[in-house]
Amino acid sequence: MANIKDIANLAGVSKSTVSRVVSNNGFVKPETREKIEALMQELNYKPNMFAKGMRTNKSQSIGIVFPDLTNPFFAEWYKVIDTISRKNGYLNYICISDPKGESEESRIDDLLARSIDGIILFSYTKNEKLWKKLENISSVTPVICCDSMFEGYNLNAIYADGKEGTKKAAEFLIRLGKKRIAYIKGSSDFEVVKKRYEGYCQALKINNIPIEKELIVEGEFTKDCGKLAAEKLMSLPNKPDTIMASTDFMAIGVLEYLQENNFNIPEEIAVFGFDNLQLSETANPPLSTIAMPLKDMAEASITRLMSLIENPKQIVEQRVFDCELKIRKST
Amino acid sequence: MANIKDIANLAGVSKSTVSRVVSNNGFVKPETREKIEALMQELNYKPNMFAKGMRTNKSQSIGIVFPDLTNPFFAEWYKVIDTISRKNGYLNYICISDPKGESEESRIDDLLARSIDGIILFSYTKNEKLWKKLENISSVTPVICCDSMFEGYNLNAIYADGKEGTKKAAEFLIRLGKKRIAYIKGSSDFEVVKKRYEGYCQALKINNIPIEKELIVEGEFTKDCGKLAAEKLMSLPNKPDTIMASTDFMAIGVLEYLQENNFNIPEEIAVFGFDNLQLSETANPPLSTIAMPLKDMAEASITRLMSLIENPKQIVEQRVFDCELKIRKST
DNA sequence: TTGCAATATGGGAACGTTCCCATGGCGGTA
DNA sequence: TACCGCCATGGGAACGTTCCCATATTGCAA
Repeated sequence: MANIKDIANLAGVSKSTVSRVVSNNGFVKPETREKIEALMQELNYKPNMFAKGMRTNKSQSIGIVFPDLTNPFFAEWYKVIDTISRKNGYLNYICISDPKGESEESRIDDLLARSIDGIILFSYTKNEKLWKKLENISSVTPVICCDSMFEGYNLNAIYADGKEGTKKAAEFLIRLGKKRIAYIKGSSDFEVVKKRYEGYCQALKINNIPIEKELIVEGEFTKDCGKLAAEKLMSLPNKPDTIMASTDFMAIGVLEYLQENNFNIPEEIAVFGFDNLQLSETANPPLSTIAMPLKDMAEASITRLMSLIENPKQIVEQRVFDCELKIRKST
Repeated sequence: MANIKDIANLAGVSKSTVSRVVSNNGFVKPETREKIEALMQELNYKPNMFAKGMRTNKSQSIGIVFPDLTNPFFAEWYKVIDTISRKNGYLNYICISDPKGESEESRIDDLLARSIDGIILFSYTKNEKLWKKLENISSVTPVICCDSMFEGYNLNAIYADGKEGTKKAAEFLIRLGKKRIAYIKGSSDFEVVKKRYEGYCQALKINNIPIEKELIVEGEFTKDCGKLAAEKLMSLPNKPDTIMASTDFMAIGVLEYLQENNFNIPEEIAVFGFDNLQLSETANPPLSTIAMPLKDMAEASITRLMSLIENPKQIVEQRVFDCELKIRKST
């Protein structure tokens, strides 16, 4: 592999001059530059990242921590990151964090040990220790926290307004004439889904509909839990006419239960999800759901990170995006 | 950030001795080692990857090229890679290659410019130029080609026997009593799916069923194409009683068309996919499909790569895995 | 002509490791 | 006592960049 010195010798100049051409900074006579560029081409010169990093302390790499790439939501998000970061000459390390919170911290340590230039993190469970640590890290390596709010912490964050989205959905259902709207909450460890539930409550309150305890079920973010919850709700003496779930996965479980037990969707019982997974579109019947502006958010996350890498002295910013209702056959 | 020199000064030894402790090679008196390790702990010493890489030319990173992470197949595969590579102290760069073949090459160049220690590649279209290049790369950086056979090339590959799998599925259908089995081929640029089609042909031939041209449709790997193909097949004067598709995505399109037009599945028309996507399980009705041993293959890919990084002088190996039928409600 | 700014180039230290080589102490054996 | 081998440590070059500083050359105005 050719290095700067080789090029310099062949071009009859010093390595300083070649370096000036490579990093495109400082004065070089046009003819000299051309000669050097031709040689670099010919020898297929690629700057050595180790040496470069050693001097500049920059790796041209960023690190991303996802809880679960299997969920197309994250995969879609990454697709956007990949194209943009590539355009800027970056390559991305991807780490999968275990759902249990501790691993997130160690994955971040792994990344920092590589001197990555920035971090994009998806973390959903409340973890004050981690957040504090992130604040410290931020002062030397920019961090963007995605799809989760970090209230009270000095962290750059990007997330969707799930409260408002859920509220909109509930009001849509109320206007449709639905009277008994049930809600399947996720575990309250997850800040984002807690907010979604708040939106539900707010919509009912505004419309003078009492919040009935028996219509609120809590569970895990799985299809099976959705199924279980639906079973519970549909065996009530006074059945709901709508089931809202805090995620599409849960809602799909609900649909499955209802289909298996021959309920009439949406006349007898309507279903509403949250996430707009690809799965929701192919569900039976296609699921009405709440969509975040995934691409915009993803773009914002990586653009912001690039900008912070360029110019680290910027004030912390929390960007909130609006959700949109996707009305399909389940309502 | 503390470095070896700092530790050395504090411990009252030379940096050589500290280096011996860090890289755990060479003689160090137990007491000295302990003192140094304590200091490393205390100062939170992390070796500088740039400097290390500069000397050793190893980055402790591997590069992975996927065509599309949105497909849970790849995401699942990556999950396995991530856990195993992490256990071995590696971190993974992930690149998404555009479906059009040229970008794969440039993504590999991107990776090589970072001096990654190994590559795992998913590449489906025939590209002799790329394959030749991969052969060359292999002699210095190990490469594992996944989910695709590279016949006639000296490349480490790991893939499933889709021909045999499809043959098994077709024979299963024949034994069920199906007489007119249609097949939706993918573009023949894709070697793997070409093989699947061959399996279909073989099964029919063995059972003395003529291969009818009107029952073979070709198209893209999308849901919409599956829909279109189904429409075409079901408007034949002499309808098929089964539709096999070369991928689950296509088969799901088929299901959708059939549902929308009130065909009776599977009595009137059965459907068979390939891939065992999560989607296939939640489809309506749940899709019978052919599953590769995804986890085993993924594990094999990363384990082999690690082994080649350790010891590059191993003969090239092509590992073939058997498929398994997943019989669900669509047949 | 002189002087000064702008342009163009070279020399060499520094970044933090690894690894080869040198040196010294110690114990055992001849 | 002399020699050798083993353990323990230190010194310093090397890896390929960047970047500061020094020097050389040019162009132009005074």
